[in-house]
Amino acid sequence: MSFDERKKSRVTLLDVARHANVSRATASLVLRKSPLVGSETRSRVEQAMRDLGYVYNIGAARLRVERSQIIGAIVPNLTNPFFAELLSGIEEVIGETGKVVILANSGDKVERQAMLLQRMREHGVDGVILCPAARTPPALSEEIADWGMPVVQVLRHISFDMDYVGADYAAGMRQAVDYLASLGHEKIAFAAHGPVQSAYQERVDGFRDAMLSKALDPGILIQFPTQLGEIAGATHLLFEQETRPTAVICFNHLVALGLSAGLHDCGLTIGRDLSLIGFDDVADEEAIRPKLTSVSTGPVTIGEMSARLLLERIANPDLPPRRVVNDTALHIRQSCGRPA
Amino acid sequence: MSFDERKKSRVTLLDVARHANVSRATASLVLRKSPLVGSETRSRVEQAMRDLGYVYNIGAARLRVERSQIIGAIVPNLTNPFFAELLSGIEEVIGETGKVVILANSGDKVERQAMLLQRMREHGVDGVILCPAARTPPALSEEIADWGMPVVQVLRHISFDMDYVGADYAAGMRQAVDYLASLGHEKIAFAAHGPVQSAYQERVDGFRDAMLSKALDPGILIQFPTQLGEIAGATHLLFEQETRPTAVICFNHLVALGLSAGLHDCGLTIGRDLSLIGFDDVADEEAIRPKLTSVSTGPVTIGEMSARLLLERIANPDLPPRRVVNDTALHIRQSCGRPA
DNA sequence: CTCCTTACTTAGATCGATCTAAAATGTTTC
DNA sequence: GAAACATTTTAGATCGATCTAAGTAAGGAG
Repeated sequence: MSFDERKKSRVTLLDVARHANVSRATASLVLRKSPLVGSETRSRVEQAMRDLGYVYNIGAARLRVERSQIIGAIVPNLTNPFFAELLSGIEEVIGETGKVVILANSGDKVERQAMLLQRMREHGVDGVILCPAARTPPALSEEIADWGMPVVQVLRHISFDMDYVGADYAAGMRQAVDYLASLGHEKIAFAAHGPVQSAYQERVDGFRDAMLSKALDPGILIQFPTQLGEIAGATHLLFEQETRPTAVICFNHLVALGLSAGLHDCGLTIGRDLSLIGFDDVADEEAIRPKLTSVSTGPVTIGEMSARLLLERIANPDLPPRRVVNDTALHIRQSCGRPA
Repeated sequence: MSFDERKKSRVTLLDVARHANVSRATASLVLRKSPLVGSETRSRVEQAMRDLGYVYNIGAARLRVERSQIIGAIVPNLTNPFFAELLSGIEEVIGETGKVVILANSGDKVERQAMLLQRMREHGVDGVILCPAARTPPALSEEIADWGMPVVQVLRHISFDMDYVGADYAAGMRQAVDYLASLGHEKIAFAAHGPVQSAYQERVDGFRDAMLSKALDPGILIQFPTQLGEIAGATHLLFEQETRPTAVICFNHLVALGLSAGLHDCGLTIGRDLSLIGFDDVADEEAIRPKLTSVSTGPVTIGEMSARLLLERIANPDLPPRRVVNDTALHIRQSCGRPA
């Protein structure tokens, strides 16, 4: 029994079966907790597994069964804490089901994203949670449909033929604009940044619509640099507009962090000289002073919801495509006041 | 040829071979870019792959070859941007080699970490980059050695029988203490946080040694709450010590962010009323004002180095264990001044 | 014309699990 | 005691690649 075993190669189910004096098939049934095996046999096999230090080989199993227990997640930028929180939600929910998450960073590059999707197909992932890179052609959704690969779009969308989970950015903008308007602001700027994609567009459109519905001019739209480190230095852009804004709504938490620092550098007091509203409400915004009034989109929750949606999609591929939009909430803190 | 194919099942290498009028073996050689196949045959097979939309099945291949092309990464806390940057470095290097990263969050729990390691073994990962959870028993390293699984410890270590990549925390502490001492500070506090683990210990010890070598009292060691949101509110702890510090060195960027906010809330001016030094120099520290003087440990670089070390270890399992320690650098900005 | 290279090509075993269909065993019924 | 039935167990095919060892064809040397 213990002669030629444990040479150095992996312990296989056949080894376990032999050690327990049953067939490979029976050992396999024990593994899968089938009610078919007798309790005496079951415990004998389980003991054998423990004795030999057996490790289940998912890869081998997957060859027969059409389930790899692997989920892919593709995000445009890993170092952005917003996506880190998103991933944390995804990993949490996927991990609970015993599956595993393959992580990949597209760097917001369409070709790189294509390569990553290909790589994930080769690994036989059961599905992918994708935050599509900017400028992803909508045709990608048809390609993915052809592949028969379950995919949930998260935060951004390229087509509503695929599931989508995001936040109600337009509603968030309305909350921000309404609040500033209620304080008496009329000259409100939108501080944008990053490449154009659906979430960008929805925020910009949401801002414009909200402004128009208050009969305000939505014309002050300023593009800030992509890198956090450069945003503060570009703060002066705010004061080079035709009409000087009394309040600023930020595209996301990076812009909020950057402008908060930049305004301080200009010797301005946030909330008195200029009102500032953040977006996304990521944890590290908590460290800004004065405390930042901010629209929260709940990245962790969105991650969790996208994971759940993907699991449902995998279980039931014929469901019609769904669209889940998380509510936003305005957290009023200290960065806004009446216009000077 | 195109009769019974594409039923709905996956296109296999055998399909490709038939379509190109060669054997499965030849098709496999083409796949692996073997120089053995004639160029005419090669292009015929490649054309067939394109025609049929063939997707390589790594899972099947791995059954024969002992390589899954999957690397595991286990970190204690995904939402901490420090670990997000680390992961970004890991993913970058691993991704370049065509491999893929499985991500997992131990939540700093030893049992959860054990479960994740087990899951990764079942997935047949080629190796794991592990930031060990606090209180991980050193015996884990023997267990891992028994498994024959290549593992690199990152940031924290439980045993030097396994490879380790980290930063020279003690040197970083020395840089911080020396700098503050050169400004005339004598009452320097260390603001700690989080559970005790090797990196914690090295920082605390480094602080103590650096203080002693300057003939200063290293006794002011304060433990702050784990959650970023609660640190600011605990700032008062700084002023409840027997001797009131004139400068504070932070355990990591979270403490720095929290105290920076908390000191502001107390009406104190950083750099004038109290000097503050951060640790880790994560990107979001850039948004703090006054700009934070900080010791950088370079998480992205550490991630990259750990990935490279793991790849080398996989290629050559018999190498003696190595220890790679990244240099730290003190970035002098605006958060320190002479003691009041 | 045979033998030896060189350059390709391939049949069939193999990796470690699952699944199907059938066999073995034990129990009850008539 | 045979038939019918329920309960366990199993042999052998299978998933999709790789690998070994052997085969074929063409060209060159003798």
